[in-house]
Amino acid sequence: MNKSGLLGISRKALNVAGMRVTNQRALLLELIRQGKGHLDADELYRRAREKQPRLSLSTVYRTLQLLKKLGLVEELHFDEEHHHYEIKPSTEHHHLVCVDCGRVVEFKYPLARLVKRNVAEAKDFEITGTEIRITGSCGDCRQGRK
Amino acid sequence: MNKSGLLGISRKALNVAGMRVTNQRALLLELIRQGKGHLDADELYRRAREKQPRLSLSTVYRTLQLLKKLGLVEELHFDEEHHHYEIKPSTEHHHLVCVDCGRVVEFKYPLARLVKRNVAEAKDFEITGTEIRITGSCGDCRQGRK
DNA sequence: CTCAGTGCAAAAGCTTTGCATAATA
DNA sequence: TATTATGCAAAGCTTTTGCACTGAG
Repeated sequence: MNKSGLLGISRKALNVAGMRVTNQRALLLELIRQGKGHLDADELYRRAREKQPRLSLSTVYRTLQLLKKLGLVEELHFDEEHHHYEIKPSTEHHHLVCVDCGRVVEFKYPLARLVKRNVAEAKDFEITGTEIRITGSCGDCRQGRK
Repeated sequence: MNKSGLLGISRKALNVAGMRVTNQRALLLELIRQGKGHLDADELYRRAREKQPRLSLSTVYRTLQLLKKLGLVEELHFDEEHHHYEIKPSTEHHHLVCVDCGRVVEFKYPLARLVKRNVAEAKDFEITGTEIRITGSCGDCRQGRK
């Protein structure tokens, strides 16, 4: 197994954060990275069990909380029910969510930076995260028939 | 009771939407309006029962879904757990959420319109809602001590 | 009079927690 | 070896759903 290969980067990230490096955490971090923001806790759990069948859902949740707190992953709110997670992205992008089919379209737009500068200053606010969430209907759903 | 007074506006809104005007719906709409975006389902339920003790939580949820679908109210995501609701505002504003004290600061910024024009067109997306959610620490919390 | 809307109770998620066991540093 | 993290199972919340009854149109 390529434990020291694929998981190397994640292990380093965990060490830097000063937390114990368990196989579960390394795997989860790696999966989140691969998932590119389209994983919720359950999907993450399912994928993780392919590699580590004994890994528990509790561990998934506990790990997500920890990584969130450490600022390594970001929690997104695509739909009302599930949270999705992604490695904190360096390139700013946001999401269009179709309320009919649930499809999520990413788009890049240098918006957050702008808001950060203007609003944060005016309100004496130190920004740690920006999420722009736009909902509506995608072309397919509008045409298909609602 | 000032049913035809205070609730007049809400009743009209319901009629326009072509749905049956029940006392429950009129009351909930009115409360959401008064709540100014700081009500979650449970708080709404509690307040509603002060006026209509027999009103059920199911009705609150069903009504919120309906009003959302009709575009009369908007669902906000201040924290991870609860959704908050507000009458769809005509003037575009968004929220700064302090992760330490939970304070919510509103700010106006003509951003959504910009995004709508640029992104929506490019992606063939019909926008119904835009939410910008910025998290961070407010001045008080940063100074006070974390 | 009809059918949409409601209340109630039960079910269905998703997420958290307690405790004994296993694994890291 | 001393803790910290994990797994399992159970509990906790929020939200949804089925069904018979009520009330708006």
